[in-house]
Amino acid sequence: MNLSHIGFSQIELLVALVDTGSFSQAASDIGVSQSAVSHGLARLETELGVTLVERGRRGISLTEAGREVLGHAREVLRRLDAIRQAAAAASLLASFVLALRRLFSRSLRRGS
Amino acid sequence: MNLSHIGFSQIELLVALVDTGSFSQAASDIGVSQSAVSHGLARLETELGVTLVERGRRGISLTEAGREVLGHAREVLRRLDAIRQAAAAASLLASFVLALRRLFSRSLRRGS
DNA sequence: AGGTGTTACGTCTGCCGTAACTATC
DNA sequence: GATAGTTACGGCAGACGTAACACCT
Repeated sequence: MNLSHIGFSQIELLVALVDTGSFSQAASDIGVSQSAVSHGLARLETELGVTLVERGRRGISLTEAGREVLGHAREVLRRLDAIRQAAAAASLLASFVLALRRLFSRSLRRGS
Repeated sequence: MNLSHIGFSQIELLVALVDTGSFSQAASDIGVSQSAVSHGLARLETELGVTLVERGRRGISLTEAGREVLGHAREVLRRLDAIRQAAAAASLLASFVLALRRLFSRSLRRGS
């Protein structure tokens, strides 16, 4: 109960919410129901103990806390992407090495 | 099935693993079983499609991919912390404002 | 009526602990 | 035998979808 059940999905959700300006748009952007967006944001706000998003008549707006959080949130997503890319690059490299090794040992078996 | 079931816990886990140098130490550091650490790292590696940690006789060591990922992982944790701190500060401020407002309206009711 | 977000409720996924197993010293 | 990691299995929390709700235009 103590530690963050904050998840990447909640961060993603917050960013999508701000970028699209509405719960339903954010929902279809991420590919979940708008109920999930509502749930997720509620969880995040409860977890942090602050309201992040002001639900207004014309769309939404960030609270002061929300504004502070958003920058960090974006950076988190960027880093997550960087991790995926680094991994993808490494995995690609690995398969090259493997392929080369196979070719090499085949020639060896044939006798140089 | 497509999107990241990468979680903050896995990131935290990877960092703890590198910092402590062993699965069991990382486990007690985070407060989970060493099985959970094994599970979590396995999930992360599967998800990314790369081996991150080389399990050796004397402790562990990072692969090249692992080294690249680690920096981003640390930054992610820093940002997560920053988010929590920003939220905590905002929440503290909010309760101050509330307390002041209560005091103020009490004096009003008393008449000036 | 048509759009918004919230909420109640049920389902189902997937995380993690226990414990048994393998391996290394 | 002890220490370190993996794996099979099962339970349980919690995330999310459906649907009914309230609100605003």
